Amino acid sequence: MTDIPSLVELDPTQVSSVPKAMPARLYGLIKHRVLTGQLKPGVRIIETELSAEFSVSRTPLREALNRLAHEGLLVLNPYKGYSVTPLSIAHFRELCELRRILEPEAAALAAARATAEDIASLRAHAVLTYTPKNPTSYGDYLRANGSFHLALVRSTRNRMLEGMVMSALDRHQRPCYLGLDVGIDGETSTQEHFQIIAAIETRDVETARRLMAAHIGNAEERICASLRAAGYE
Amino acid sequence: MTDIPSLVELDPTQVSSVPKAMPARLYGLIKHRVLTGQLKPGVRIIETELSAEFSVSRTPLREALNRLAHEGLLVLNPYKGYSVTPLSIAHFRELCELRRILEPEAAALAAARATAEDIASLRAHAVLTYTPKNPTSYGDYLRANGSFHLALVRSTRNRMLEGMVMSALDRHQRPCYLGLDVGIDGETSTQEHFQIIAAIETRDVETARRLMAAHIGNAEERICASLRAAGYE
DNA sequence: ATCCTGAATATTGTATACAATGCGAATTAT
DNA sequence: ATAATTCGCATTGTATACAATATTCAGGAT
Repeated sequence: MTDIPSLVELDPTQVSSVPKAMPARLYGLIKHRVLTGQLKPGVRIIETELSAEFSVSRTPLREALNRLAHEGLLVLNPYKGYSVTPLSIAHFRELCELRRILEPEAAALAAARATAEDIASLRAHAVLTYTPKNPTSYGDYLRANGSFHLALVRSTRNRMLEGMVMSALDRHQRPCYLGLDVGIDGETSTQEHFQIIAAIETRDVETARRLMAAHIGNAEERICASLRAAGYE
Repeated sequence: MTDIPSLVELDPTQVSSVPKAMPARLYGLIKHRVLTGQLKPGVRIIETELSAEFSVSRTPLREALNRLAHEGLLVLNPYKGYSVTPLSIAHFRELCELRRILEPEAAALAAARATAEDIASLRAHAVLTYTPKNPTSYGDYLRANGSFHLALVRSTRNRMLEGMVMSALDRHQRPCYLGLDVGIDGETSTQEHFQIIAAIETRDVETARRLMAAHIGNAEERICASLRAAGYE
């Protein structure tokens, strides 16, 4: 698809790779707010407010909102405007089912195709550190996790698959920010990442597929539990 | 994702379900032209031409173009405008790989979840007729085929998966129109469809998955051959 | 003749103005 | 007092005007 900023590149405090095209920049800024929960599910978007805040006209802003809607982060009601897509456990499970379709197969393809550079990149992004008391640490954790999964799908050399996984990862991130009490366990996830890398390195297609499915399933259950605890249904 | 017209609903000559929102209508009209090859790969889109032809301003038109670009049917170069996404056999194979990831799993889920109504709907869309001399027959064939695959993914009850398969099916359709000499065999495809339905009906998850993968693979080889014959690489 | 240069033109990107629709508050009738 | 209705305002949808950038073609230098 059209190259879209995702995950790592999304923190607006990080100056890295700010798109020069205005709609793309606005897209990234607003996407960040939606994913981090700064713009909460169900909230209506007033175009003039945002356009004033960013000092642009509604024209490029609407282009950005349009893309976000197409990606499923916003919904558009005719003559009522955009609002942040509501979040439910059912929708989250749907999303996880999608990831369990895409990413295990991506892992299998990676096991067949990954180069030495790819595997090095995977290692570089596999470690997840999380220090409970630090508030920024949680965001770092999520971004690092996204980077690993993104590096993995990149090594499949299928850009369309890459785009779909990216989109799914982004939407997966939002519940993590909202259901704050997720029992994060960096140790376990890191271990699972390295097991997947090992399978890819030994070209063990079947094991890579199986491990990735389990990895996603584990996260799903943890996150759903914390969403329930946070009152979502 | 946001509900998007696809395949069956796309023929502008059929009055059925014309969206009242202008951008959505334009989206459908232009998409139809791209998919049918009326707008050929690589050609540049001049906004004023289209806006004049449809008697609308550039504003809603650009919104439609924006969506098409996000979906991968158009590409946008800054200050150079939109153009129809080029087509290559490599890209088509990438797309087929994506379908072979999504749809066999969709068939497996359908085997687990399809209701009696779902299966009836599958049967209603399974038959593909093709009378070689009739030019409109080919479009009908393609739409009918899309309807079957769409009905199948709908019975998974996963809207996100449905959206992705829909997008993949649409893009799959374009090469079919361009590489015209595709050795269409309605008989064989129809038979394969009914075999898949049988597997779903008997809840044979594994067979449904396998048959769908083979079904997509068969189409891939036929179409790639005819693309090569048409000079694409 | 060819290649470079540059002005004129065409096209996209953005801002603003206007039209259409939805929402709410005030007002009136019961 | 309450409910319904209408008027006014807020917001989105569309059209147009303007700015920024690219493309093209003419003209001249080598």
